[in-house]
Amino acid sequence: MYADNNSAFALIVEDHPLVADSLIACIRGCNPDLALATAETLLGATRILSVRCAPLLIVTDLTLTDSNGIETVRRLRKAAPQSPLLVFTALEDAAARREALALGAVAYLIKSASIQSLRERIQAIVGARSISDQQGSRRGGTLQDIFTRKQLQVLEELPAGRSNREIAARLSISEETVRSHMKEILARLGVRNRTEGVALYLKMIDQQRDRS
Amino acid sequence: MYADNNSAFALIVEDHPLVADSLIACIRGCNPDLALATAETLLGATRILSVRCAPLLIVTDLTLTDSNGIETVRRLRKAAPQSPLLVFTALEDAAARREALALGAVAYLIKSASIQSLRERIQAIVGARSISDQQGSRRGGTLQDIFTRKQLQVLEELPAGRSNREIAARLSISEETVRSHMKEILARLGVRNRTEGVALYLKMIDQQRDRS
DNA sequence: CCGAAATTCACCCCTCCGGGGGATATGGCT
DNA sequence: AGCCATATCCCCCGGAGGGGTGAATTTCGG
Repeated sequence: MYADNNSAFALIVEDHPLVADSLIACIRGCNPDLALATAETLLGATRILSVRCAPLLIVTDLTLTDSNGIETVRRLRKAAPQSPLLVFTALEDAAARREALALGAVAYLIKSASIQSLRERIQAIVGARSISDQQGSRRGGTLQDIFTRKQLQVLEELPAGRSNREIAARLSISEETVRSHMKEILARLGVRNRTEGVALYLKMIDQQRDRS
Repeated sequence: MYADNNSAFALIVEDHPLVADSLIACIRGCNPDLALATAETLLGATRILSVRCAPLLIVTDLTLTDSNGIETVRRLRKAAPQSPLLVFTALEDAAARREALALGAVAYLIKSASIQSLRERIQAIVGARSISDQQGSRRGGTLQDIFTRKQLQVLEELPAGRSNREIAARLSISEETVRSHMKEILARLGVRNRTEGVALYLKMIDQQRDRS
């Protein structure tokens, strides 16, 4: 079978690009085969969680543009109760640490701490849970819930391999507009490019069909 | 879907319905038992060619919505090297004729020419090759038949949205090599880019799974 | 053993994609 | 009246993708 977009992956929630990159490198180092999804906002993270199955691991910052502190933990835990949540933040806060762990976070690490300790924590989680033990949590918003009308129209053009320009022509809108929609689509799917996007899209169509 | 992916048939690639009908009538007149497939676009044609066995005959226009001139010939020849290709176009163009024949087309006929000459050409091909002598050209079906081992390995990486560079790293080969494989894969699938490629690939996996 | 296919890699060229900024207008919800 | 999502469009830019071509090596069937 091919690498399954809706199976094993880790989620990084971090609005600082540099830190996010470090986390990506760190996780890749522990498990090169693991797919990664990133979100800069809590909103983006919950969108991803609403579409894909529960990640093997979530690493999150506490301070985001749209959420702050323990609230971030609470909402991520609610969106993905089964996923190990690792808090990775800049400031040490005894109260926040206590509450995060109370909410079920597996660890509360400070950014200034050693990379080694971070790597160990990640390894403990990603190494332990193999790709095989995936089930549960077909948490599924339907396509219609996740995307707007125009986004769905754009999505339908993807399997035909159409370029942004061709899609623009068929929908009678500007190519730039298609690009805008495409950015949002890729973000909501939590994927990096349209190839991964169309694969996930087709899979979601299948699941939606099977359920009905 | 088609009743039989592996029976003898002729392929008509023509976006003008009237002309297509004439061609259908013409081929039926030469060989009533021959199945016919039609495509309005090069894309449609290559899709058919990727799924079914090599046609006994391909008749194509040069100007299509998604391909034009000698490029049409090049891509059809690439998609079905074993099939006699008959170019049937509106405009006489010495250069195009020369190039088409150089690429292996069996004939270059003008639409304004006599129906008789067209009929003769088709008869010469369809009449000569009986339905029984089908071999060579086993592009009928399974992924394992169509692609080589390495190509299949590369294909498996596609749904994860991996870049050529990432695929190269995972397969321990050069990025340039992945590009080579990818070119051949796209050609054999008869698609224009990896987005369309992965969509068709996933569909073929589904069909193959359903059959078993 | 010979030839064809497969596998590997390289170079050029150009388009497209994707991420980063924006801006503007509309319409719904509070 | 504010606010936010949606939809539309614009610019810049680096990198990835894809076509063309060529060539060396290995593998394998006839």
